[in-house]
Amino acid sequence: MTRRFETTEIYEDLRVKLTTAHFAPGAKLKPSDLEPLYGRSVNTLREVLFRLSTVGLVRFEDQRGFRAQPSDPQRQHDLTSFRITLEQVGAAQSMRNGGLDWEARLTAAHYKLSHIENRIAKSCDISDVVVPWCTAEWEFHETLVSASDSPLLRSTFQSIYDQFRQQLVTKSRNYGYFPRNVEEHARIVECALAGDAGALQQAIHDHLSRNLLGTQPAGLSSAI
Amino acid sequence: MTRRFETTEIYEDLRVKLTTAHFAPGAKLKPSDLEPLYGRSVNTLREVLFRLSTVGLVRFEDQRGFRAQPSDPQRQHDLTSFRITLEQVGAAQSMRNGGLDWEARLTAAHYKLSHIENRIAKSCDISDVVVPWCTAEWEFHETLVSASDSPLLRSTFQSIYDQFRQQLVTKSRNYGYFPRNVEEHARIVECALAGDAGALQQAIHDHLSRNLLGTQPAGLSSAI
DNA sequence: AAATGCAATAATTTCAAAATTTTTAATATT
DNA sequence: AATATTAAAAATTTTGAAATTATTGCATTT
Repeated sequence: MTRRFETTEIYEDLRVKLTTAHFAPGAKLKPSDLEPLYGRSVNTLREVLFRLSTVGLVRFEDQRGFRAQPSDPQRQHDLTSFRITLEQVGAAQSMRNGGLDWEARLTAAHYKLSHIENRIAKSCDISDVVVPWCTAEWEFHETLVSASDSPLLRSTFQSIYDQFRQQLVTKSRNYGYFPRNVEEHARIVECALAGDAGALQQAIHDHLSRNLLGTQPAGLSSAI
Repeated sequence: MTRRFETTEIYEDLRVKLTTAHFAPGAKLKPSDLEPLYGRSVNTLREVLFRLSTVGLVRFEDQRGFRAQPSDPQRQHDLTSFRITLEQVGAAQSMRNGGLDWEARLTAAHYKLSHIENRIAKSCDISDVVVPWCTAEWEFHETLVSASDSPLLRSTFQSIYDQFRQQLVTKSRNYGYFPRNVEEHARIVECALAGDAGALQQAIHDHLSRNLLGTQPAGLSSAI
């Protein structure tokens, strides 16, 4: 017999599943299917799904219920473009406001991320460290914008980052890992610590631009 | 006996009320209080409130329910700052992408808005035209960013604009109307039609900066 | 007067079932 | 084989009540 999950546990479990390709893009999320898994009624599950829709991980339509967000090149372009905008603004504000503390936190976050990414580079296999890598990736980018004095920008950035990752994290795409990440992350930190605003903007753009439409050379994909 | 409203009607009615100071900032939104008004059960009303929380007009807390967003100087600063960012980026993208069609639509929107604002200036009384003025104000700013190719940026802008207006629209603040609006809106259009990106960014900033902390001269308030 | 404890009340969350709407499958017709 | 119709099944939404949790008010103690 299924145990009963608390609604906060259900939320977190679904959030993780929605950002790790557990559901196919556009998949129906039927409360009646989730009921046996979580031991709660369809109404309670609807409420959880509504909460997930507040951060954009789920799409709701009147009389048709809930779906995982669809995945298509236009949406990915849009998410990438908007993420670049938010990250550039947040990083610029952080660089102005953050001081030594921010630089230290960014250095630490990058140290952790690069350690994992170098290990991946050596073993040529991400599957054993997907979860710590995803965590370190988020922490790095989150720290980059953390000294922005705009809570709204930071929370919107988190939502867009999650949706971006939701698009990218599939087995067929090596979970969004890409060998050039190592040098691109290093470049971002270099520019940030040098206080070079223009170069930082460019480094952020260069890091993400492979996910924009119209920029990929023929024959290349996001992950090999 | 109260008639029963459709959930979409309830959503729209509450959305309008939340952006026209019908509820005090931070006011509890108890489904049991709304039940007699809309003739629906508390569960249905909870669902509507969750939908309103997806666009940031309502704040939800576990075990404590729903509230109108609070109002304080920091939050208003944050909303203003983020709105400036989104509007500047959206306007820049629109100027690049929009062509004559966009310029025509912006001109038309401005014509309508300035007509109403000039009438307000003459009568010195906004109360009779609050609703058409609010509509025209939204349409003007929405058109400004409408040729952005980022649906995410546009939908986020709408949400932030609504929350911004939610903060600003109070009787004590003349519904957010300010006499310099007339010239500031004109300036925005002038810069947009001139294709002057830098000046457009500045004009947008100048239009909204009175709502930022630390910029108001002593003794001045947002609305007189 | 202030602090504490606790019962009562209020509010929120969850439920199983009913009502409503959409989707699917079967059948008939062309 | 394709299309249209319709009934059945499936899915979603809504309900009123029960269960759970938070808040309030009152009594007692210091």
